[in-house]
This record gives sequence, structure tokens and C-alpha cells, in this order.
Amino acid sequence: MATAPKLTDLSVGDMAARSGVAISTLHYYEDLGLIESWRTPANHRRYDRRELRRVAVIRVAQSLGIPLSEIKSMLDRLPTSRAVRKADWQKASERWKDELELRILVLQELRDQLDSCIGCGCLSLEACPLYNEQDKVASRGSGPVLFDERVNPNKT
Amino acid sequence: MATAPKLTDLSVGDMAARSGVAISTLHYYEDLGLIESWRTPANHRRYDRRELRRVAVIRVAQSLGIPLSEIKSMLDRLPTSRAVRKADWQKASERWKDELELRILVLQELRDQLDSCIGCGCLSLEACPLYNEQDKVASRGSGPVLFDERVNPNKT
DNA sequence: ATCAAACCTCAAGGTCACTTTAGGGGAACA
DNA sequence: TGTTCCCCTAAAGTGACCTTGAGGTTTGAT
Repeated sequence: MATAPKLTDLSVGDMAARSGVAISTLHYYEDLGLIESWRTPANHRRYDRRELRRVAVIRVAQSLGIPLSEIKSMLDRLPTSRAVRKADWQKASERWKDELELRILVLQELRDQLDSCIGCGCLSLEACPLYNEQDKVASRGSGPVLFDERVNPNKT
Repeated sequence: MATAPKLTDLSVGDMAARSGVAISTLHYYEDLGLIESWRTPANHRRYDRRELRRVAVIRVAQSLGIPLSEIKSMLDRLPTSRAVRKADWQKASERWKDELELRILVLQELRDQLDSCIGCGCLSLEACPLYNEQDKVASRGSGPVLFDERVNPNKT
């Protein structure tokens, strides 16, 4: 609510068109607190243009397999005032770059071991590096999740 | 059903312990036809030890973001007889290796563009290469899915 | 013979990230 | 003044991937 309504602000339809994200998804992101809007007297959403960047960042982060909850906590670390600077984004994106780096490394390891491992039978053993590697990337729920909040997936 | 019951076959509990996968998950995989068992006279499941490898492969594939449906169709391509050879696994894994390769390339591209892009403001524009890159990996539903069955996520 | 531990089935519940549906209200333009 | 489009909310639906629960059977050690 540090928002000073401007005529150049975007409607949800504009946002959808410009970001390539469905209106329903924008609503959803807003419910989750990932983006922010003010309302016109008619209760229509209006978004500061900067929210476009937020949406873009959200989508990019998602493509890295980062869950929305993580994305939110990253975005929450940005200054809440409207004056988010280059430096803020860069700092925030650093963490994802590291994550990305790690992800690449794990995948490369996986790939390098695929030849020497998958056909050799060791895949059935706890000792197999490929199989164990999986635990570091493995998903709970769906999709690869490299981030924390790793509950032990089964308690034997 | 090409199964010749052996005393060395594993119970579902054994499978769970040795594969690190919950019993309920093994049941689930079996329902989906990803793994196979025979039954004792008391209707208890027994798994050939080779099923351990199948489970391992399933988990590894999942860590690459490959959906179970894809994994199933890959596993279905293996000889149904019990005599699955090294070469069969290697052949089947080839496809995933390519997928892996692609995944690494996309992530690397993403990483390389992160510096030059995320702080510059272009992220809010359709022209941003990083933002567009996202479309090539983007998920529908949850988690990155590089495989086919890409429906257009929003029809504007 | 008893009793816990392990197994069975089937149905329902839960999470994530959305989309769809249903039933409205307000705005822009000819 | 329409009428057409865009917007609103709340709730339910979807699909992938499991987990939990209820109620019952079997095994195996004492």
C-alpha cells in the first residue's frame, strides 16, 4: 500500500497480455502475495508497471524449478517500498544463480555417470552414486525441488 | 507374469527398505504398471530383485523432472521378459541422456543471461532472451517438464 | 495359543500450481 | 441506450504424485 495510483498502471488484462500469464494465474499470485495491486473505485485491479518485472522473475524462477513459496520468500526480501533498484534485483537473483549453478553441476554429474552406471547393475544398490545423487535433487510432491524444506520422504 | 517365483524375491517391506521408497509408493507404482510383482498364496506381494533397479531408475528419472507417464512408456519399451540386459537399459537410458543434455544447455544459457539481464529492466519486456527462454522449459502444472504433451498454457 | 508386526484393499485426503465454473458488476463505445 | 467486453469473487476441478485411514488377514516368535 505504498502505492500511489497512476494512470499508467495496468489492468489485470494488460498484465496478462504483456506478461503472457493467464489472468487467473495473476489472481492466484496475488492471493499468494507474490504480486500486489491497488483497486479502482469499481474494485478493478491496477498494477504498477514494476509488477511486470516481478511476474517475469517469478516465471524465470519457476523455470528453474523453484517453488512459489521460495520465490515468495525471495521477493519478500526486496524492499517493500516501490523503489526497488537494479542492485536489489541483482542481489536477490544471486541466490538463484547459485542454485542454478548447483543444479547444472548435479545434472552434469548425473549425465557423466549415466554411461558408467545405469547399465552396470549398481543402480540397484545403495552405493550407486547416481542413485544417491538423486536424493539431493529428489522431489517431494512433484517436480524437482532443490530448495530446503526437505522433509524425510518416508519414515521406513 | 513371466515370473518364476524365487525364495530370494523381496516383500514390499524389503523393497521399501532397500529402495528408500515408501510402501504406499511402491503400491502406487504397481498400480501404474511401473513395477511388477507376483503374489504368495496369502496374497502378499513378492518382487524379483530386478525390480529394485526399476525403482532406482524411476527415482533417477523423476529427479530429472520426467513424469511417471514418460517413465512408464520408457520402461514399457524394455523387453517384458525377465531377461533385461545391460544393453537394454543403456539403450533406454540414451533418450534420457539426451534430455539431460538439453536440460543442462538450457540452464547454462539461463545462467549466462542472468547477469546481463535480470538487473537491466529488460526482464519486463517480451524481448528479453531470459524471459523468453523460460517458455522452452516452462512447466504446466508443477515442476519443469521438458517432455512433450505441451498444451498451450493460456489461450489469451 | 497368543500377540505384535507385517501384509492386504479400497477410498479418501493432501499438496502444488493452476484453470474452470458460476453468477454476478461496471465500463466503453456506437 | 444498448450491448459487448472486461472485471469481480468464491468455490470447485485438474493432474501429478503420493499419504493416510479404516478394517481385515497372515506370519512368526514366544
